[in-house]
Formats: sequence, C-alpha cells, structure tokens
Amino acid sequence: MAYKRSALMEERLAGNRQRILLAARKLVAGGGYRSAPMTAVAAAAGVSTGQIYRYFPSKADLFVEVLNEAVSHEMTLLRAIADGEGPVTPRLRQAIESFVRRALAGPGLAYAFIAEPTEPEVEAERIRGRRLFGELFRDLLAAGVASGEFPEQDLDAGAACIVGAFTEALVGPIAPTRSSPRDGERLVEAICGFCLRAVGVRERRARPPKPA
Amino acid sequence: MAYKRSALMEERLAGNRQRILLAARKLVAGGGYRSAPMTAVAAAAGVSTGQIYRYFPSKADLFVEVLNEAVSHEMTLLRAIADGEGPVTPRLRQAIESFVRRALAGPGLAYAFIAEPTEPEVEAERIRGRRLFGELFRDLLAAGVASGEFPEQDLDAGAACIVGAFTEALVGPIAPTRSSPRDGERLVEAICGFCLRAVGVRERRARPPKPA
Amino acid sequence: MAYKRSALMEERLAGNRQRILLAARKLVAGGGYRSAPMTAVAAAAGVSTGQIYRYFPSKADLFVEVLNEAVSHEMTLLRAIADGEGPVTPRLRQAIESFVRRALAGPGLAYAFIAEPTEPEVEAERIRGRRLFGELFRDLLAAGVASGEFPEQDLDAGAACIVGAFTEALVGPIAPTRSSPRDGERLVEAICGFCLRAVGVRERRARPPKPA
Amino acid sequence: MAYKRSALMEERLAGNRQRILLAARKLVAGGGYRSAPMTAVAAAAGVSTGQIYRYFPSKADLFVEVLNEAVSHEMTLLRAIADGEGPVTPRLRQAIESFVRRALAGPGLAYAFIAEPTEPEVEAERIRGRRLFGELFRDLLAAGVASGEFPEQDLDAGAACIVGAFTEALVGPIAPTRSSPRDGERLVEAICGFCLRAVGVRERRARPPKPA
DNA sequence: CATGAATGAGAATTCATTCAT
DNA sequence: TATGAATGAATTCTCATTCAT
Repeated sequence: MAYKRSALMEERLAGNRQRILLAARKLVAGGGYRSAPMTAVAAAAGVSTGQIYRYFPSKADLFVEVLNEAVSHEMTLLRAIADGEGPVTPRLRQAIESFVRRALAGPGLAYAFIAEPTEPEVEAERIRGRRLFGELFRDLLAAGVASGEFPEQDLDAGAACIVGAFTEALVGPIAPTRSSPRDGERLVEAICGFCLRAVGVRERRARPPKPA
Repeated sequence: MAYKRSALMEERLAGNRQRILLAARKLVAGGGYRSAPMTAVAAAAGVSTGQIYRYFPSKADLFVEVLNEAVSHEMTLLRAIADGEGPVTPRLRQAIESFVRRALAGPGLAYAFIAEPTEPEVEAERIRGRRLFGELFRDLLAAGVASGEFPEQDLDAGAACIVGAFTEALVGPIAPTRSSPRDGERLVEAICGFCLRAVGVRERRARPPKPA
Repeated sequence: MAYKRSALMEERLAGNRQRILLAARKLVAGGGYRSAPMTAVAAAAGVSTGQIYRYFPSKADLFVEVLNEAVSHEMTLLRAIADGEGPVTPRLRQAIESFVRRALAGPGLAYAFIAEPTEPEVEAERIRGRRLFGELFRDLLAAGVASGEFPEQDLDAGAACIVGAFTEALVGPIAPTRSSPRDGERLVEAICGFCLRAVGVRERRARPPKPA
Repeated sequence: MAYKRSALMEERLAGNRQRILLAARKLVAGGGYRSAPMTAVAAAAGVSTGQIYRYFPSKADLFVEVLNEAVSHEMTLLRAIADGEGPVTPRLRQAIESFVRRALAGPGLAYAFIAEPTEPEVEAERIRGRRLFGELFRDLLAAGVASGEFPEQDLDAGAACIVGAFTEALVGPIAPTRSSPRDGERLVEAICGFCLRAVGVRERRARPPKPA
C-alpha cells in the first residue's frame, strides 16, 4: 500500500517548493509583503494554497525561508570575496559591487530586506540577514583598520552605515531611479565611491584615474 | 446659551490629540506598523477607538500626520542649518549631528521612516519624508561640490546613501545598540565621520582637535 | 435654590423642541434617514446632542414624533375635506389635491413616508401613518360606492392603490421630475385625474370639458 | 496535476451562490435592509461571512445583484407581454396581472423595490429597477393613447402612478393583508381594475363576464 | 495526495447614547 | 442646566489556515 516515491515525484516536489519560494520572492519584490497573501503566492506559483502548506508549515516559515535563501546565497558569495587574500580595499569594493550588481539585476531581492513583513518571525529573519551583512562588513572594516588601510573608526556604526547606504541607494524609497543599464553602472560606481571614501580609504586613488 | 468650553476641556482635547499622535508614534517605534492597530493606539493613548476618529478621519490620516509632524519639524531645523552661510562642511556635519541627536533622544521618531506601513497613503508620506531629507542633503552636496569642498560625485546617489547610512545606523534593524549616553555620543561622532569622509571632505581632520 | 421656570425659558424650551423636529424632518427629506444621524440633527437644529435627549428619550422617539406630527397635521386637513357634505367625488379630488400640493410645496414631508428608517419603532409609525391615509381614502371610497358615484370595488385595495399612486408619483424614485411650478400643476392634475378615473367616477365629466 | 472539480463541488458552489442570494432576498423581504447585515445573510444562507465575499465583492454588489436578478427576470416577462400584438388594454391588464401574481407567489421580491437600502449603489439599482418598470408602463400607455383606447394623459405621471399603485397595494406598508389564495385572486382583480380604470380604458367592462 | 472552498478571528470604522465638566 | 467629548457595540471586510472531496 505504501508507494515508493519515484524520482519523478521527488523532482516535482522539489520543483514545487522552488516555484513557491520564487513566487513568494517575486511578489514581495514587486509590492512588499502586503501584496503577498498566500492565495497570491499560490496563484503565482501555479499551485493550490493547500500545497504550500505541504512544504511550509506557515506563511511565516515560507517567508523566513525566502529571506534565508537569499541571505545564504548572498553571504556565500560575499564571504568568498571578503575572506580573500591581499589588501582589504579592493575586497571591500568588490563586495559592495557584487551585492549591488546582483540587486540591480535580480528581481528585487534586496527589497525583501527593506519591506517590513507582517509576521514577527519574518521580521526577525530580516534583521538576522541584515546583521549578517553588517558583520561581514564589520570584519572587512576591522581588517582594513588592522592593515592600516583605513583609519581607526567605530566598526559597528561603520558597518551599519555601509549596509544602510547601499540598501537605501539601491531600493530604498529615495533610491535614484535608474532607467538604463548605463545608469546602473553609474550607480554602482557612485555607491562604491561613497562607501570607500566613507571608510577612509587611504588611497593614492581608489580607482586608477582615467589618463587625461 | 452655550457653555463656554472651559480651559480644562480645551486642554483635554488638545491633550487627547497629542496623546493619540504620541501613542501612535510610540507603537510604530516599538514594533512597526503591525503593532499599531487602532485598538492598540486607543489603548495606549488611554482613549476609546471611537475617540480617535474624532480627531483623525482614518487610520491613514493619523499616521500620515504622525509622519508629517516629524518631517516638518525635522525639516525646519535641518533647513535652518543647511541654508546657513559659510563653508558647507560644517553645515553638513551639523545637519547630520542635529538629526542624529534628536533621533537618539526622541521616542523612535526615525523608526517610522523605516517601517513599511500597511496603508498606501502612509507609505506615500513616508517616501515624501525621505525624499525631502534626500533633497536637503543633495543640496548640501551640490553646494560643497560647487565650493570645491567635495569632489565631483553623483549627487542623488550620495544623498540617498547619506540618508540610508544614518537611518540604518540609528534605528535600522542592525543599528549598533547604545546602552549609555556615552555610546550615543560615540555613535553621533561615528556617523558624522562616516558621512563626511564619504562625501570626500578634503581636510586634515574631520573635526579640529580641541586645543589642550 | 429651585428656579421658577420663567415664561422666557418655557418659550425657549418649546422653541428648541420645534427646531429639533424641524431639523430632523429636513434632514430626512433631504437624504433619507441615512443622512440624519443625531449629531447632524443637533447641528442642523443649532443645539447640542445632549439637548436632543432632553426632549426626546431616543432617536426612535424623535423620528416617531417627526412622522406623527406630519401625519396629524395632514390627517386633520384631510379629514376636514373628507368629512364634508355633498357628493364624494369632489371631496376625493380635493383631498388628493390638497395632499399633493402640500407635498410639492413642503420640504419633502412625504419623503419620510417612503424612506425606510433604521429603527423599527419609526418604521411602525411610518406604517401607521400610511394606514391612516389608507383608511381615510377607504372611507371616501366607501361613501362613493354607497352614494352610487363609484362602482362596487375592493375598498382596501383601492385605498392602498391611491396612496401608492400619489406617493410614488410625488416622491417615489420614479416620480416625474418637475422643474417649474407649472409642472407641479400638471402633476397635480395628472394624479387627480388618474385616481378619479381609477375609482370609476361616473362623471358626466370629472372636470368640466373645455368648450370646443 | 490538478484534481478535476467534481460535479458535486460545482453544484455546491453554484448552490452557495444561490443560497446567499436567496437568503439576502428573504431577509430584505422580511424586514428591510436593516435586517440584512452580512452576518445575518451568512447565517441565513448557512455559510460563513467570509464565504459571501468569495462570490460577491461587497455587500453593495450582493444586493445590487439581488435586485438586478429580480428586475431582469421580471422585465423579460413583462416585455414579452407588453410587446405583443393587438389592442393595448389586454396587454396592460396582463402585464399587471403577471407582475402581481408573481409578487404574491414569490418571497417578497417586490419588497426589495420598496425598502430603502443603506448603500447608495443599491439604492441606485432600486431606482433603476423601478424606472425600467415605469418605462414599460409608459410605453404601454403611449401605445394605448395612440390607438385611441386611452384618453390623452400625462404618460410619466401615469406610469409612476401605476407602479406606485401596485407596489403599495402588493407589498407596501398598507397593503391589504391576504390570508387565503382566494384573497390573492381578489387582490389581483382589484389592482387590475383600479389601474385599467385609471388609465381610462373605454370599455363597457374591464373584463368580459364569464358566460354562464 | 491535491484541491480550493470554507472558516472565523481580527481590523477599521460609525453612531446612538451618556455623563463629567 | 447645557455641552459635546467619550464610549463601545455593531458592521463590513480580509486572509491565514484547514479539511471534505
């Protein structure tokens, strides 16, 4: 009487799970948590509402995972950059660039980190995510200070400022609108410049001067 | 014919209105808009739900006013600083300091600018508020660039970064916790330093050492 | 310590009562019971809400009296006509004419008989009022049948039809719009003609023929 | 992939919708719109309040449909009679008879046309419904006048009077109570007689005597 | 096992009525 | 005594979650 779960089934199950997560993320990205009721997620994912509860115990769990997934992915990439060898300054620049570029490309991933969710558990996860980013940047700051690349400074505040600066500039309510890919590049450059100057990079030049 | 409205009554009326606004602000500050249903606001203000509607036509109107009040007050003070004479750098520093100090003192004023409200009208007001701040800082940046105090830079992005930096560092989910007034001062200093360096202040020292 | 109630005071009291009743009637006339909350009545009457409760125990009582007053007044006038001597036909015509003319002139008195009130007690009064009118017309019908002026007919149904006909034609939702006094006269004539023909007046002519 | 929606389910869905409409109609018929809050409709229909909103976007929409359904049905039947060939008089009689009989049989359909609803949209629909009936009868009157069957008369007023007469006599607050089917028949006859005489049918007898 | 109809608690808002001033 | 601010029950509507089919 017990069915063996076929490989095909497994696949579909996994597929559904991913589709649900993706749908949830897209909806949040599009209009905040208020435009992501479970029925809308279900519809967007092409499954029934009941189906969502097969994979996620509750709405909160679903969105916690949405955030979690995004955070993990992001953190992996950022850690790889941050944990590299050599001077800190280029690593900091790369980390910011990397994050910003993905945010510009992707479907509003970063939005989820800004929009306030309805469920406290999700809010907790959002905070955790931002905290992780904060820690990463604090580590970079610490390293830079240790290596003498950056002046002494308040590491926690600096990290918070960096995260705040780029999220706001990217997807905050007063983010500069970027209508073309060209604008995207300018924005990346502006944010990186801002943050590097902010941490006090003692550069001859953060970026090689365009030869006159 | 009609009783004169006693001074006491007037006071109570005005008091209620203020109490409601304050209660609303505190609740938002404490737990975001989700912890500010009308019943909670009423309870916190010590009035009945119906009473709120004597003063505010709708929940949206109430919270729009909460934001508006904060924005107006803040903008007046900031404009006074920003529109001053002389070099831009100290004005920028003072503007940030002023904002940050008030935010540290006040009951979570700034939080309201971060938490995403349920009502679109309130969201619009929140955006308007941030935009106003953004414009103010963009103007300062522009002035500084014009005066040669700051290097050429993307003004919109810079303004957004500044606003993002200090709001996040102040009341964002990863804001450094400050347990003592002493920490508050350090935070003020850290944020100012961060932003001033970020805009590229060309100085030997962000702040002149107090002469022994 | 006990004040003697001065004549002046009595007058004012009576005046307030009337002002409240009038305000209530006007509001109902203007937009149905839904546009007549107690606060609006108070405002329109120029008194405080509390004052209304000095004269009327409840909203229901107030509007019951509004109707009652209108009905009594109307019934007195109609009875005077209906109880007259001589042939029934002209009395019936006069009764209808009288009612219709007052309704056209007055501030929507009749509307109150159509609009459904919120309170059951008021609804009961409304029904009572219509019933009284119905009885009056039934009596006239009965007299007319007895005198041989009208054919045998169902008196209750006939009375209801008459009342329904003129209220609908006057103030019902499909009442012919009358933009000029002239139209008012035509309407009076049309309604009278309709009703007289309906009861089967065996006239040489209900109204003298215009001489060819 | 997806289960087929079973016939049983379809039936239940359609059934619910109808049950809700019916419940709404009955409640209005029984005690006016004031006795038809959504909770009562839900209870009467045997569903939860939320369920109603699956089928109807709002209370207004629900009751607009209640009226609409009734109006459409009624108008179809009446138009079929009114648009027939031959002399106007029997068509007018049949139209009235037809309407009255259905109203007597059905569960207070006509009441909905009398009771004033709370929602302006519903009120608009109620007026539209009455207007449609009015137009139908005005057309019949016009035809009758054209054919010489009825004397010259004010068509709009006449139509309003007819509609007013039969709605009041049927379901108005002073409608003659009918305790037996026999009474129903008498009422039908009385109303028809009233209206036909009212429009001035020139005949020896409104209805030919059944030959012994 | 999948579906989506159904539930019902919770949120905003209104308004008759009361009662402190 | 007059006022109108205050109350709170009632009403409409939403949406996470469940469960009969």
